[in-house]
Amino acid sequence: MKTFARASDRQLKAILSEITLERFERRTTLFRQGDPSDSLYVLVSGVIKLSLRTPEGEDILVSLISPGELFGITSLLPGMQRPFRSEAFSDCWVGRLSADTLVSTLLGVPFADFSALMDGTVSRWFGLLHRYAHFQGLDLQHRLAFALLELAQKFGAQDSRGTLLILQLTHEDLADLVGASRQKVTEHMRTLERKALLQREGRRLIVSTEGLRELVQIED
Amino acid sequence: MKTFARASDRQLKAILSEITLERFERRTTLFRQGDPSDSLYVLVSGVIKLSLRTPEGEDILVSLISPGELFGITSLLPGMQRPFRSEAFSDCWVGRLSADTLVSTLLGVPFADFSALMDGTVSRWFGLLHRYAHFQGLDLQHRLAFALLELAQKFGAQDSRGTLLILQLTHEDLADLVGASRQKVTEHMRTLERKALLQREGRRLIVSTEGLRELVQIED
DNA sequence: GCATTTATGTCACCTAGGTGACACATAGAG
DNA sequence: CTCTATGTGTCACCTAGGTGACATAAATGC
Repeated sequence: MKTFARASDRQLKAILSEITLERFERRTTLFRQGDPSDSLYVLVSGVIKLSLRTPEGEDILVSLISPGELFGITSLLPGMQRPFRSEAFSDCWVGRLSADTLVSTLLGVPFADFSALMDGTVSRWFGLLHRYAHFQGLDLQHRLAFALLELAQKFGAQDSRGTLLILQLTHEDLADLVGASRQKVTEHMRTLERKALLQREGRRLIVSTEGLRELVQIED
Repeated sequence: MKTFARASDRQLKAILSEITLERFERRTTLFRQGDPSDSLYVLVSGVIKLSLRTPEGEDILVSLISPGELFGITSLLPGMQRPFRSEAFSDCWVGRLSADTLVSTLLGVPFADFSALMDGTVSRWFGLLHRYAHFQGLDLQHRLAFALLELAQKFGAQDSRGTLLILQLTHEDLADLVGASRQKVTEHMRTLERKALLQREGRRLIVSTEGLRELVQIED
């Protein structure tokens, strides 16, 4: 396990002493989406399944974990909730420890410092991963709505008529972003306009975040 | 910028002195897919686009970066190549620094130690992100092939007839993994069988990694 | 061993969305 | 101010893949 490749014997011993072993029968769940991300897990034997339940009731299998892997990694980020559900895909032995112990033992650095650094760098990737996973099995209309909300949050300026995107996006760009063809994006943008969730000022967009959020059912 | 929220004045000064400012005109590229990931970037002004070019020639827009964000984060992982292409979406000012400087200044820890820890934890998420991004605009056949290759790598055991998956996967599981319906997965699995890229022994799968890799054109 | 789940295989049908092909609008460049 | 690029709007058409509805086969419990 390369995580520990550079660890000294003393460090390893310290970490091992903090790990508590637990048994999970096939199909039992270790944690649910939305739980607080307090601890970090090491899979000792068996297979763990990470998945996501969409509001529509679809199941998305994000990843299968094999023995030796660390998982529940969001515990390394400050104040995160578990983005995925984790359940035993087969009977498992799992080690659990606090992210704090791991980091402070391995690096000798306060967890909060480490965590802050992670937050500014890696956490954005989680967002992306989450988005892509969510996109699975959403139709274009909803993917577009999500994308616009995301853009509004990142590049939006408040305006009397809604949130103004300070960004010259072509429909082609949007198409590349949501994985669709340019033509269909055009069509859906028009229907969003007709629904008054969106207006245009030249080539700038003004979106109604409330409206979009409603369209998407605040599922986020 | 929360990355630096906990940094002392002295640390900030040290980091700032190591940052080199660069100007990028709209549409110029900062780095390409496959380049070595040596440095880390901070966007000062403008917008940066991260994208992925599929072998089929499609463009996938992975993310748009707004001012204040750090990007080129793979430089925090050991020996990674850039997974995405980065180009200026508008005229930009960008700060560049070495990941090593940032980490050792902010945490006071050897970069290699930090990097090793990241490797065992966070790097897997990159893999997932990469997979999902790639999946955009692949048809089911190819998504399945990719998924099987991934599984073979993680859960495969060498066998005289190919790589044996030590995993009881139902078609439903595969469907959840590749974002498709159970029925279509069944159909495509049969055609893979017919193409001899796949055989079954009861409910266990034996895949031909060479065959699948060829189907997918070693694009990986 | 039989009965009940749970998985697989295969249909026929339907729809979201891809594709090509235009006409029109707009915006920079000269 | 005009010419050319690049973006937008809208068609008609086609196909991958979703859905429901079965039949069969394999596990699992009792």
